Amino acid sequence: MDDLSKGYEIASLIREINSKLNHGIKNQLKETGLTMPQLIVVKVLSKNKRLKVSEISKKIKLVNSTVSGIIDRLEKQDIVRRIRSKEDRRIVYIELSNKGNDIVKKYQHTINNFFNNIFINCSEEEMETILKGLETLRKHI
Amino acid sequence: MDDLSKGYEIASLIREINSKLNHGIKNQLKETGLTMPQLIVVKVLSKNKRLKVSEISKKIKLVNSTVSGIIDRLEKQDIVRRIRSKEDRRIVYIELSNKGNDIVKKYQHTINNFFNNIFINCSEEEMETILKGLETLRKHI
DNA sequence: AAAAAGTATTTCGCGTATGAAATATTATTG
DNA sequence: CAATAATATTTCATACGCGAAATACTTTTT
Repeated sequence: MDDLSKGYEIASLIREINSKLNHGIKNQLKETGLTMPQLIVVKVLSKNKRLKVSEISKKIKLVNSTVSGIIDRLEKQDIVRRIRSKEDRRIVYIELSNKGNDIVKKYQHTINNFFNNIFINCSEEEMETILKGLETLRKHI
Repeated sequence: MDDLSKGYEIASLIREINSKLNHGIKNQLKETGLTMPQLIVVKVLSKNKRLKVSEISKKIKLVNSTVSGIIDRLEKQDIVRRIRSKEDRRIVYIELSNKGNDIVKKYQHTINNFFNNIFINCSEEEMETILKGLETLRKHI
């Protein structure tokens, strides 16, 4: 690892792990035909029926403009719908389309267990260590 | 955090931390005028004088095409130079320009301690825990 | 030495990701 | 109630990040 510092090592690892998370854990993602962020949005929609763009942003910790783009691509695939609120026409609700619901049903197991599968070989103790470490990390950033 | 799983929590934290890392620890990055990946490339160049694109890719764990893009943007700012090897004209060497060297000199401290500064409040023990956790994580992905 | 195989880099298409500006609408306030 | 402020979302410009295809060479085979 050259002569580089621990700080650098940590940052590198985060980058590397994140990249692997986004660019798919091999086949699992491919079978759903969704990317990771798309799957995450579908996942939260499957539990909430109907959400504002800003609610999705908050839940998945991305800014509105990013989420708007993800919704664009999901809408293009006919997986979600945009619905203008009638009470306040500034608000846009997002909900799963029929096709979206079918996907959720078909890949229910994959979607629900996706992240757990990644860590299936981790012991409970390892998970706790990782989590604690990451939370410490977040606090310092 | 809703009713979500530990796996999901870990993945979310990684995404969140990575995003904060890339999008800059506020002012530190801004003063250099570089983005995080650009700073990382400048950093390795400052220690190696002259590197092939593929060597940079390996060192910073990004694929060639990504590095090529980063080099494009550094070159546009006149911070690095591309130099075709005379022995083997397929090879492109990258080196810092005068301006690049000036930046390294001027922000030496920032560049060298950038990552350590992030974790300045972490104890040695915390650092080890984080590192061990991340390495475990990487193995499972 | 011409064809084929291999190597190094760039280009391309796609999908994030952000912040700032633009748009559209609703609420406030002078 | 008209000007202004506030809110919700989208659009825009910029920069990653990847894999696949293209390009440009070099080495190996035949």
